[in-house]
This record gives sequence, C-alpha cells and structure tokens, in this order.
Amino acid sequence: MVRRRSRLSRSQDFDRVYRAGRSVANRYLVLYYFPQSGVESARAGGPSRVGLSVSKRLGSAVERNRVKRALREACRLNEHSIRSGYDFVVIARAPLPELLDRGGLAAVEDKLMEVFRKASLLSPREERKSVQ
RNA sequence: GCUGCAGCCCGGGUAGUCGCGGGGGGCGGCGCGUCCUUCGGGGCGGGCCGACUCUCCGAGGAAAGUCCGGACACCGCAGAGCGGGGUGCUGGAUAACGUCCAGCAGGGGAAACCCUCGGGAAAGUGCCACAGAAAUGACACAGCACACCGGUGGCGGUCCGCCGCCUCCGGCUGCAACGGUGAAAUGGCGCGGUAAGAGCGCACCGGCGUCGUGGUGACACGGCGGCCAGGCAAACCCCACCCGGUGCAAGGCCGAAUAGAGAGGCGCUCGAGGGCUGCUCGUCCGAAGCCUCCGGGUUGGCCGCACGAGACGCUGGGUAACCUGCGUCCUAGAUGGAUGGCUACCCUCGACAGAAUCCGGCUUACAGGGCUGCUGACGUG
RNA sequence: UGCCCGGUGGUGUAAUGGCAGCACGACUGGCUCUGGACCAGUUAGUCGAGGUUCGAGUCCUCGCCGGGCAG
Repeated sequence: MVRRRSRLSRSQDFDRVYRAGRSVANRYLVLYYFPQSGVESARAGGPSRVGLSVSKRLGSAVERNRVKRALREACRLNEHSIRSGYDFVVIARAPLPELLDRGGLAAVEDKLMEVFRKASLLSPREERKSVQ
C-alpha cells in the first residue's frame, strides 16, 4: 500500500473517491473511501490503494514531508489490518503536525486506525480483535 | 592567557534491521522480427513488464526568497529610431552581472579592521512646511553711518548778506557686518581699515579655478590666482554605459478525443490581415481566405533531463578576484512527486530547513563546533 | 515551477515628501421607568527592519503576510 502502484496517482482517481465515496473523520484526519469494483472492473478486489493530501496550510515543505512519511509508515505497518479492494484518500488536518511532534509515529498510527475502525474497514480478523 | 578583528570549514556519527525512488545485472513472464521444422516445436536477434533476487547511488549551505546575471528553447531573420528599463568614484576579473578583487575619497575605531547607490546642482524645471527680514534674481524690510542736500532748535562769531559748531528730522547716498529664527542664511576666526562698513587689505584654515609633478586612472602633493557659486537628483532631468520579447507549464515527438457547427467584422491581387517590441519606419509572410466572440474535445506517454562556464589534487602566472596546463573522478533525477521507521552505543544532545531545466551571485534563516592569521587602550613571565 | 499585484484603527476607505483624517463599530457618561434613536466624550492605526532627506504612510533596499495568472 506504500509502493508506487499502491498509491492513487491520478487526479481522476482522487475526484472519483471524493465525489462517489463516503467519509469519516476525527480531529486529526479525514478518510474518504470507495470500493474499486464499480468503475474499474479490471482491478476490482485488488490490493487497496491510498492517496495522501497534505495541504500547504499545515506548514513548510519539511513539515509536510514529515507528515506524509509518518502517514505512509503508519499505513505500511497496518497494511494487513486494512480491508483490500478499496481506494482511500487520507487528508491531514491542521492539528496533525502538532500531534506528530508530541506523540510521535505511535500517536499518528493510533489515530489512523481509529478512522478506519469508524468506517468499518478493518479486515474481518482485526474486526473481531477490536470488539474484544 | 584574555580581548577584539578578519577569513575558511563542518552541519550528528557507527552498527543492525524493516521500507521508499532511480541505474545496472540475474531470473521469470508476455508480445515482435527472422530462420529451421518430422508441424509437436526449436534456434537467433531485439522489445516491454515484474510484487522474486543481487548490487550501486540517492537533498542543502542555504536546496529558501525569486532580487540580479547568464546558458538553453521558441518567437521566419533578430534590423533602425522613439519610448521604456537598468547601472553609476577608478582600474581590473568574468560567459555575464546590480557580483567579486585591488585601489581612491569620506566617515568610525586605540589598533587589527570596518562602513558608504560615492557621476552632474556655474544646462534647465521643480520643491525647501513651521519659524524667520530674507529659502535663491541678493534685493526689499528692520537697522547702521551723517561725508552730501534741505529744514527745526540752541550756542558762538559777524562786514547783518551770512558763517561755524552741536542736537533732532527728512531726503539722497553708502553699507551688508549686526537680525529672538531655522535642518540649512552667500566662507570661518583674528588683526588692520572706515563716516559706518565690507576679502577692502593681510595671516591661518576651508572651498573653487588654473598650472606643474607623480599615477593607466579615481586622486595626491606643490605653486599661482581670487572670493563668483545653499540643500534635495533613492524629485523631474542631464551625461556615460548596458538591455529585442517570452519563459522548461520554454519547446519537440507519439498517441487519444471532438463538430471544419454558430454569430459578427474585413477582404479577394494598387492587397484584408498577421509576425518581428509598446509606437513609427523598415522588412517578411500572405490569399480565398483571415480576425474576434461564443461553443465543443483532450489533461495520456516519451524526449528536453543531468558531462557541466563540473568537482578534487598538483603545477605555473597574478598583490588579489581569477586564469593557463596536467592528472583523477562521474556525484539525486521525482511527476499526487522518492532519504523514513525501529533497536543499540557514543558525542558537542543535533539549529535553519527538502532538489523540480541547469549554472554564477546576492539576500534572508540558522543549535553548536573546528581551523588559520592578525590587533594590544589589558594581565603575567 | 515561473510571472504579476497588494498591505493605513476591529471593518471599509482618504491623505502635492510637511500636525495621519472620515464613516461604521466598540467603550464611558447624559437623556429614558427600561431599550432603541439622539447628544457629549474616549479608545485604537501607516505589515517589520534598515537607508535617502531637516522631515517618510508616501522615495529606495531587504524581509514578512495575503491574493491573482498560466500548459
């Protein structure tokens, strides 16, 4: 989900997820998601793809790079816990850089999993674990 | 030792592990071309892809701001004049510069050393608020003087016409020192001089002009003359020099898609219109089309794109910036956009900050550390 | 990435290089039984740092912030 082919790379991919997808959010992140099956039947059910959106309002180029790296790393570590066959767009919100400074990668990872759990997009095995 | 000054350099390190982008190899997969064939297939060449595997490389001194200068690309050629913009002590360096080096002048410091958009205000225009007599034509004003003229009054003399002296007033004349200001007042200070005064004269200082000497030059030193000349050109401007425009989203190639459909204007060969710079000239293209507006389609791939005014070392020239020659090296190339996570140890406990066509500068931000040279109003020997 | 604009009280705006005004707002007081309206007064500003100038919101340089354009 971190390699190039597992990222969203086209404007139209982003537009489709924004327009047709659904969203959940918390204080630090917004998650848009949309199943791949509808439009591109060829790649239906394949590995999920993710696109990151980190706007200039969050800080300098260095700051934005730190945020994107943290989000990519969090995705990589939890790749197997997230349901496949979906396209995601993760938008970083203004307080996220501050959270990264304070809590490090673990805090960002925790918040990322929180939005996936809200959207019920964890893989079935992980779903059971979180219920317990 | 301390202190200050100048210049240069570094910008956490090592190991392990999980990852990311790019190059190359292996292996695997899929097309293509060609040859052979017993029609099952096989050989050779080359291409694309890969989540597997090996290996190499992978942000900065400012990558930043985008303030200058170039390279490069397109505008057919890149022409002239006007306009516009830029630079501004001198000499040099450079591809070029608003950069750099060495000087000069002025200013600061005890010194090492540092700072300065530093041409022209006797080409012209404009501005100089308030205050002040006056803000640039040196005259008016206030004032000073009483040599000259007229008058009032007093005293003295007298040949009774008037004359001399003093005081005051007016005129004429002379004067620009003095003038509660002001950021700035037509040199400063002293002596002489005079009715009062004045560079009117003199000495010193300052400024200007001119001549000589030294220097490539800015300029410096000296002689002579002579007193005529306020500030602002980061006000218009003048002078000298420089600048064609647009910028890699430049531009080129391949592929895909849509509608040569509508409205208006001009014109059909003495020329519409367009390009070249905003305008003019000039020049080029140019024909049954051209321009403007409205509407429609595309947002894929490749190249440009990383071997360059390149880096490092040595040698030679130059005070230096820099340049000549030789040797060695190849050092990011993304495109929703790659350098990160974890563990351990060490130290000075880690600042400012992320390449996007590429170079040379400038400016701005910055934790901490290292090296070299120099200064001596200090302390010690 | 490249190019081009702008910045004056809380808001909207004026100011030939010469005392930074105006309107709305806010606050205080008055009027009223109370509020509004009205009257009187107060508050607060040239984005920041240097430079030119006697004097800078204005001119020059650098920085900061905000906005716009493009193939």
